[in-house]
Amino acid sequence: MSGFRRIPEATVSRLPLYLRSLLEFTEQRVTTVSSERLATTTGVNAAKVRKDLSYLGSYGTRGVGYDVEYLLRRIQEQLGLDHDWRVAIVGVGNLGRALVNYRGFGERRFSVQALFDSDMSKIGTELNGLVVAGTEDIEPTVRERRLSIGIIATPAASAQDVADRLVDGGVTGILNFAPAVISVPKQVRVRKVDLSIELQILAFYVSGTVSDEPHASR
Amino acid sequence: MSGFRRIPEATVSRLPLYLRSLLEFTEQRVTTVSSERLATTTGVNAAKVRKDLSYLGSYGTRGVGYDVEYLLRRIQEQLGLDHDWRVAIVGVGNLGRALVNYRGFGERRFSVQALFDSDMSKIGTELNGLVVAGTEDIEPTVRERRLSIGIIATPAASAQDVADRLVDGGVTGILNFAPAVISVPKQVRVRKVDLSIELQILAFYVSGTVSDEPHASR
DNA sequence: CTCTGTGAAAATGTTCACAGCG
DNA sequence: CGCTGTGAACATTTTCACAGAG
Repeated sequence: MSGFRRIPEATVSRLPLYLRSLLEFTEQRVTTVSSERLATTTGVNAAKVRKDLSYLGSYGTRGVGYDVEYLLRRIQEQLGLDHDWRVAIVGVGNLGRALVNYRGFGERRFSVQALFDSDMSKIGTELNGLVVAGTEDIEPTVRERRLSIGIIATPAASAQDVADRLVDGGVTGILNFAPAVISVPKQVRVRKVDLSIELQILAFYVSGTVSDEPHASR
Repeated sequence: MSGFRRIPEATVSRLPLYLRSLLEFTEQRVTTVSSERLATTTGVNAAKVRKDLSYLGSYGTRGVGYDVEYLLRRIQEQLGLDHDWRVAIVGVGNLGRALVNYRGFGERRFSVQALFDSDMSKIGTELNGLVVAGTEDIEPTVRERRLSIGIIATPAASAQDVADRLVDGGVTGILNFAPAVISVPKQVRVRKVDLSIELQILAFYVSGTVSDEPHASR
């Protein structure tokens, strides 16, 4: 079965997981993989793996499994990782600097092309071969250098202003690490990551002493 | 009124959002807040806010709203943030260092008490008043200092070894930033954060919204 | 005989809409 | 009145279980 299908959100959020495992299998020269195997390496259960992959089309072979190389290609395609993404990072404090140096981005197809900060003492300094510019340069730079994704790693107070500048410059996606809700035109996609929220959620489940959900055994 | 607390996962993951807004309202000396107001400050819709809060008990006043101070207390209680959490961070590379200095943790009740790394050149150095120890010290230190949460900010390859040591030392929760699936006894809770996965998910949605090619090279 | 693909059932999560409390 | 609390409708996601392709 093929054709265009709407891939459920829950499935989309797991595709990068499968992708990572498939890359590992490629390195290990594994050419074929079963849903069961993919399940153990990703921590997702096998039925879910099959259901997820079925949304991309019927790419498996019954009695055998999935062709690693082929499936890898299909997922990269779906995620839009068959071409590079030019990224701007705003805020080069602790987190911003970590992101600039994060190998995980470059390993995929994300290329950090510009850095911005409002702190005069940081403007003009060099990080990983990039000179930090002032936030007033965001809009023109994003436009001229055709950056399509902006990462906000500033304090909450400046997040909206930064988002506005990124949007004015023409980004179509924003990854927001600032603990603040930002509003953008609906054609711009925003994803939020909040490190302290994750810890708080963890605290809830750890407090709960008794748990029922099976996690993983060893 | 609530029976006994089986708070849905989806609700739990939004409690920290409400908490943050309530803290802001407290600072602004706002004493009462409606679900509508909480909705706009958190980006969650009002019906959902009410439903979520109803799982904690009927703490609102009809015709008025919620008492900020009181609701704040109840949510902190639920999240287990009415006492301090002693945290260990393993891996003081870019991300680890950012986490050590991250104000968002301390502002809540998370206190980073120990740092570990396997890199000899980092062991013995001081970061934020803490001396970095070797990973072989994880188990005894976690045990002696009664640390209950471990944050893994190492490369994927060492994540399982680190997790084992943390578990042996007695942590009950792990926040894993390494791009790897780790397995732990079921009484230990794990949450995963993967920065590059978030960017990939964003890429999917941004790819979908193209009218013409997104700003991307090649 | 193995492992995918998928309907159908079950579980979870979201939204609606309004009764009823303050 | 205004705004919460909540059943009930709706939507999405997960899990089950097995037909059928290779």
